[in-house]
Amino acid sequence: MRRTRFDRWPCPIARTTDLVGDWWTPLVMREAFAGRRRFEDFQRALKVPRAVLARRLDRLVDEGLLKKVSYEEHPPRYEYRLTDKGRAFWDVLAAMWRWGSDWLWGKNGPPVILVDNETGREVRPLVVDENTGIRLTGRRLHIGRKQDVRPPS
Amino acid sequence: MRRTRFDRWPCPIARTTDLVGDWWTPLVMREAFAGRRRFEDFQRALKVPRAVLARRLDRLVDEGLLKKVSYEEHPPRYEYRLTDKGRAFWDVLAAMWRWGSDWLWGKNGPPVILVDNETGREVRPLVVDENTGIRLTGRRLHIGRKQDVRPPS
DNA sequence: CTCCTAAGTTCATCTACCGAACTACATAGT
DNA sequence: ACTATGTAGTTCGGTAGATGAACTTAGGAG
Repeated sequence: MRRTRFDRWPCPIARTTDLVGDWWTPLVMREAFAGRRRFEDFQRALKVPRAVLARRLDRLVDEGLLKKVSYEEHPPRYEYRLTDKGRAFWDVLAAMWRWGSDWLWGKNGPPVILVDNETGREVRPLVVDENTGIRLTGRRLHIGRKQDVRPPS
Repeated sequence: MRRTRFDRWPCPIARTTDLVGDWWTPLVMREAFAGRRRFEDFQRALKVPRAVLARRLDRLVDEGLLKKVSYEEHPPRYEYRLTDKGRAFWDVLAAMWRWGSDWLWGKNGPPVILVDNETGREVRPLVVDENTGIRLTGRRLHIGRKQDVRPPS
């Protein structure tokens, strides 16, 4: 039996889970943000089984997070580059980064941090409400049907 | 062969992937935030295979995102409640929500939205830098070793 | 002619997910 | 006493997907 698919469920978390729930996929995206583009780069960096990597890259291209770009004619070779949709996915990785840093390490935290290229300072991702700038908490929120909510101002 | 584990990798994204990469797990957490506490509640809401749900709940308890609380003595019954660590995980789901809403639907967006319990308004999660309040983008960042970065101010 | 790189594919093995059925324990009804 | 219902799982046969290793295809370098 096929693993239950969430990609047509009417919930953004479910559909996103269908992607990040594929083993290795968030790490492939992490490597894409780290500048990797070629099959062998991804494979060497992650030690991911080659068959799995091929399937993940294919899917990420299908879903539009990566695009396949030719970089050589003879023999034909392609590399994988982030699209706008793929770059937007950074937010999800950043939230995972922050939560993992805060909760999956001992008191010293992880040995790596996110650094701003321009200022050289550490960056700490935080999830806020776009309108109010206030930090989100699950307790203050619920999931509602769109038509039940009054439009913003 | 066991599926490659990421939970000891020295990267917060990898360790978090080890959790969210378990099929169904983000949806179980979504339901926890929606107020579900009991096995049957989760099972009915998600239609998840019971054996899988049992394993996911066990793992989430092991990892400290949920805690098992007795609510009845005869017969012994337990419910699953969010811990602080579990509540903090909301940020990850919120980022998934936002990206899924923005990129996995047609022009009308998903039929559901996040609503603030107090104001009744829609909430749109956004990932920013905690220090500067500026929206994050993957392009401006890199991953660095902690000791290479000058401390903040 | 042999070795090397790149980007995969193929293969056998094993894990984990699938739906359905079953168990265990208590209560309520007839 | 027997049956039905509710809750929280466990067990089971079948199958999709992950794993590591070897293989393929195409070209370039020594």
